[in-house]
Amino acid sequence: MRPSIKQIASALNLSTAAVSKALNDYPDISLATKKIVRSYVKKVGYKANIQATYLRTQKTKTIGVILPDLRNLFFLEILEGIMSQANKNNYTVILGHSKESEAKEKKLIYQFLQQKVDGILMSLAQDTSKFDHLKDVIENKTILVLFDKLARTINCSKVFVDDKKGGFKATRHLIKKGCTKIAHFRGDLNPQNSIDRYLGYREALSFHEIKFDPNKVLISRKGSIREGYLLAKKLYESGIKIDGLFCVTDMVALGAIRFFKERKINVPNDICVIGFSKTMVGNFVNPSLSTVDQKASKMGKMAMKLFLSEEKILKTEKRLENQSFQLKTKLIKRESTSKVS
Amino acid sequence: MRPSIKQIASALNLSTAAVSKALNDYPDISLATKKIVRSYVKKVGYKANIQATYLRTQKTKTIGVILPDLRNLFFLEILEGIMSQANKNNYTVILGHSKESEAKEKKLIYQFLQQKVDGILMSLAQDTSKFDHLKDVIENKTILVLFDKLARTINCSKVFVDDKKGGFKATRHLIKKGCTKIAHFRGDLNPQNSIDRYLGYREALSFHEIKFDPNKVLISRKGSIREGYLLAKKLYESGIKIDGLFCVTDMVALGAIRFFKERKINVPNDICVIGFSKTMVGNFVNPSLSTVDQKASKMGKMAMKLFLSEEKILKTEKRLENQSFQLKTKLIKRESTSKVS
DNA sequence: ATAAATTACTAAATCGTTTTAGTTTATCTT
DNA sequence: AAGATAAACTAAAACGATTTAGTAATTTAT
Repeated sequence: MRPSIKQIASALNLSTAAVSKALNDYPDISLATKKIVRSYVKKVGYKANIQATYLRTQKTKTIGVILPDLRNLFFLEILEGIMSQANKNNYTVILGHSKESEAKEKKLIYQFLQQKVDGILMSLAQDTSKFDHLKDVIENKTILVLFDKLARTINCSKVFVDDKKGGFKATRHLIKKGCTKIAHFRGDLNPQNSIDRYLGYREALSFHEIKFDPNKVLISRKGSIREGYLLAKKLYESGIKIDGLFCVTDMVALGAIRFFKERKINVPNDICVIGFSKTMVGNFVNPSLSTVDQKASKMGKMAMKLFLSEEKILKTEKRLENQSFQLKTKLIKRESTSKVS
Repeated sequence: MRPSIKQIASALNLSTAAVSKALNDYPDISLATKKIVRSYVKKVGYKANIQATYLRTQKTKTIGVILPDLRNLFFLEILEGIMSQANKNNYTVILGHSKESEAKEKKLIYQFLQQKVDGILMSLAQDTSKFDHLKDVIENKTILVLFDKLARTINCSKVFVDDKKGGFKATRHLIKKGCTKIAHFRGDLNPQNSIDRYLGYREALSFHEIKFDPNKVLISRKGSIREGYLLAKKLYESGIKIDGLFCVTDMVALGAIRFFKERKINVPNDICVIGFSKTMVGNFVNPSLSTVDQKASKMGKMAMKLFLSEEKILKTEKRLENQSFQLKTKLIKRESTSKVS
C-alpha cells in the first residue's frame, strides 16, 4: 500500500501540515524542507489520495461524459477528442451510456453528481424532452457542457455544428452536379439538428430556384441503415422520380444505396447520394459515400476546452459563466456524387 | 446543494451514527426509526457522498477500463458489454485510452490506482512488453481483469477468445469453398492472438493435407486497411498465385479486397477473402466480408462478471482469486467467400 | 425485587487530506 | 536591549461518511 501524508511526516520528523504545504508549494515552507519532502515523496512513490483531497477542496479533477450511442462512430470520435484534452490536463473521465433514453440519462446525471464530478459533458438522448435534470446539474454548481444534440433553453456552454449550413452545402453540391429532382430523408422532428439540416436543404433549393416538393421529403426516425433502405423503397414504389438524395445521416444513405443497388439503379450516375456526419464506414463502401464532415474530434476537444475555461472562471469568480462555440462543417466529396455533370 | 448526514441527523433529532446505520440497515436501529429516516432521505433527495464513504470503507464502486484503440469497433463493443453490466451493478466506469502505447497504459494505471478504483479491466497495448505495472495493480489489492490482448504470465482473471480455433475455422471455411492456394496476412509476432490465428491457419492446412507455403504468409504490423492493400499488392507482384486469403483482421481484409478490385480480380470468384473480428463495417462493404465473430459484447460482459465474482471473494476472504474464461468464436459467412465450389 | 440481558440509541474515533490560527525561534529596528 | 517583524513551522479543525465501544432505558430471568 502507498504511504499516507502522516507516514511521510513522521518519517521526516515533520507535521502533516508541513508535508502537505511543501507538496502544494506554500510560501511559508523553506526551500530546504520542500526539497527534502519532494525527493522523499518521489522515492516512496507517494500520490495524494484523491478522495481525501476532494473532501477538503471539493475538487475531484474528474468529468463525466454521457453519450447517447456507443456504437456510433461520430460520438466515439468526440469521446476521443474529449479524452485527449482531458488527459493533457490531468482530468479523469467517467463514461456514461444513455442509450438514447431520457431515463438512463437522468440516472447517469445523478450518479455523476453523487460522484462529485467537476463537470458533465454530454449530448442529449434522442427522446429527452424535459430538462430538469440539466437544471439540477447547474444548481449543483457543476459545469455543464452540451455538444451536438443540445437544449437551446438551458443556460450552459455549448458546442455544435452549423447543421443548416451543412445541409445547404450538401444540397448545393448535388445541384452543382446537375441534380434537379432532389429528395431528402430527414431526421425526426425533435432534435434541432435534423430540423436545421432540413432547413439547409430547403434554403439551397430556393437559392437555386428549384421548386420544393414535400413529397420528396421522408422522415427517418431511428436513422438506421434499414430505415434508409425502406424509405428508398417507399419513394421508389411511389413512382416519384429523383436524381439526387440528401440523407440526414450516413447510415440512412448507406441503406438507400443498398436499395438502389438491388434495383440496378446506378449511384452516382442515376442518382447522386450524399450523407451527413463522415462516419468511418463511408470511406470503405462501394461507391464511397460523399458526406458532410461534422468535425467530431474537434467538437470533443472544444467541449473539453469550454469546460476548462469555465472551470477557471468558477475558481476565481465563484460563478458559472458559459459560452458557445459553433463549428463549421466541411463537404467531403466521394464517389457517390462523382457524376460528371 | 445536497444535505449531508449531519443535517439530516439534526433535522430528525438523531445522531449521525443512527442515520448512517438506518440507511445501511443495521440491526440495532428500530424499524420505526429506519422508516422515518428513509422517508425523510427520499424526500430531500439525499445521496451518500461517495468520496467520504470511500475514506472509511475503501470501496469506491468504481472500475477503470483501459482500451488500446477507441476507433476500433471491436473494443467499443467490449466497452458496451462492460458498461451494461457495470450499470446493472451500480458501478461507475472510468475510461482510459492507451492508444496502443505502453507508456500511456502505465500512466493510466497509476492514475486509476490513485483514484482507488475497485478493479481495472483492460486489454494490453500493442507494444506492451513489460508487466511491472500490472503487478503493481495486484500488489495494491486491486482486482485486475485482462481481456483480448493479455499477458499469460500475470496471475489475474482473463477473458479471451480461442484464436487458434478461430483461425482454424476461417481457413477450413476457405478450404471447403474449394480454395487450395490459401495465403495468410498475419499480425505482428508479438501479441499471442495473431500467433494463435496463424497456428489455426497452419493446423487447418495440415488437417486437410494442404502443403504449407511460407511465401504465402505476410506480416501486417498495424493491421490497417492501407497495410492490407499493400500486402495484397506485394503478394500479387511477387507472382504467387492464390485463390483464398485469410486476414488477421477485417481491416486488413478490406484493404486487400480494395486492391483486388482495382486489378479486376473478382472476390469471391477469383479469390475468397475472410477477415477476423466481425467489425461492423464488414456488413456494409461490397462484397460483404466473411469473418470470425469474436463475440465482443459477450467478452465485455464476461470481463465484468469475472470482476464481480472476484470482488465478492475479496470481500469475504480478503484475498484475490482469479479465473479465466475462454469464449468460442463463430464463423460468419458472407459474400466475400460465397463462391459455389 | 434485583441482577442479567436486550434494545436502541449516542459519542467519538477514524479514513487522508487541506487550511486557519497559532507558536516558536531568529532577525531586524531604533 | 526591548519590541516589532518575519520565517518556518505545528496543532487542530474540517470535509462526510462509517464503526467501535459505550450507555441509558427497558425487558427478561430467577
